[in-house]
Amino acid sequence: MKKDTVAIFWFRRDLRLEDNVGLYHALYHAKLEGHQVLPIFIFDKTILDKLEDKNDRRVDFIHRAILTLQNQLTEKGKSLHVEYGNPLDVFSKLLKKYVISKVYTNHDYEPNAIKRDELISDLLRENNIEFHSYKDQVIFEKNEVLKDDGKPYTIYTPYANKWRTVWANNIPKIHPSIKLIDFFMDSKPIAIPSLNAMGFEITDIIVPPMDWQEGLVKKYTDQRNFPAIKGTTQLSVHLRFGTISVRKLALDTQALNSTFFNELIWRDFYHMILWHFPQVGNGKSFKAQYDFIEWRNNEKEFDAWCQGQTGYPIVDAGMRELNTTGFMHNRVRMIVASFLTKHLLIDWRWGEAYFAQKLLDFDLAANNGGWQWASGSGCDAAPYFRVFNPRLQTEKFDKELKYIRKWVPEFESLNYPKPIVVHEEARVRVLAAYAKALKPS
DNA sequence: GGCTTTTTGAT
DNA sequence: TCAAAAAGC
Repeated sequence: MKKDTVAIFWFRRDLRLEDNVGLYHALYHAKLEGHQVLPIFIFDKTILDKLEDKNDRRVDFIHRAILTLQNQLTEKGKSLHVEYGNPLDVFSKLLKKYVISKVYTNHDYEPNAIKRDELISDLLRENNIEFHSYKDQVIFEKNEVLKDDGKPYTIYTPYANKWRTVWANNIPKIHPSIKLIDFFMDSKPIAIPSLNAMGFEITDIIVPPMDWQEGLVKKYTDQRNFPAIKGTTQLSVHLRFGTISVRKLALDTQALNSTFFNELIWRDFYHMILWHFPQVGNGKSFKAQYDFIEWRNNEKEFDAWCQGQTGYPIVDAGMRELNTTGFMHNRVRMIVASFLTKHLLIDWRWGEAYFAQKLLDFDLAANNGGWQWASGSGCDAAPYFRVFNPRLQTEKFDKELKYIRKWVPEFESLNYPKPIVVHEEARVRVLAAYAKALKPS
């Protein structure tokens, strides 16, 4: 039987048809070259096998996003080809089934993803197939925003200033990939493996809406710090999996609120940092000196933190929100991170790993950046002597105790644990430990 | 963004 | 004189 000639578009963290750069190029070239695009998604066994909790909300989210894509495609007589396995094996199999003209995808900046893409690229090169990858998940990447001396920025504010200059001269365009939907391969619907078939369970996720409210963005500066109110957009998970386009979001919100726009720049900043300094994603402090800190790493205290049983209501509320929903308000993320590293003197990597396991919107670059910021070890980090005071944070950001009452209803009763540490003592202890590690040697 | 000290400026 | 804002660690 004669094999079909196809170009492949490989979906990864860009699970949408609209304004998808790599997809646009795949379809556009298919149109020019007179063949069709086979869209694929791979449930990567090498990643999934490492997830211990079979109620993983991310896998469920991805599965739902894949089903949505499939519905959009089948309405047009097309279909997404979904595989469950090791990407290298999947491509070997596709090479047998099709004559592949080219493979298109979008960049993924995480160290493991870079290694994976190199393996795939090698396999394709052996078969004389071009592998094209595009910038899609960030606005400016890699070397697009550099200091005048050609080096990457490591401090946010000057980076953001330069970023805005680059933006002003390069306002991004929207790629109308969805308009080229005809150039997908014609296909009857192809079955998608069920979650159960891959060893996972359907979870209780509540997927936040993808359409943001203009009023919410306009009030973002004043409302974003109060965890009891819906003052943030909750778009992080959609940016993480690419179910919305960050370019479109930036273009649509740039005139509405500069604080919100800055958060998108922070996102580019941390992705840029991970690209230039991949060791931060590999367990290294950005500031090497911080790896001399003698952490206490008390496992019982770590467990109390994880379970939301520290006796500090704002900390416990945050951890319980995380455990219950897979989400935590960003103000509270900073508070619990400061508490773990400073009050309990537990290695920030433990907290980073716990967030990685629990957060629906988990993103390696942003999560690592946030944890290193809180612990003080990161680029443009909080100064190490800044120890968030949970009481003052509560007074400022949850004065009426609404957020605390929601997640820790028993906090005023006798059943609520006594504080795991005394704030003042913990503060003195951590300042001494940091000073010892950071003293000039 | 914390905490302490210093400066400012309104009475 | 005192409290709020700013500065510096």
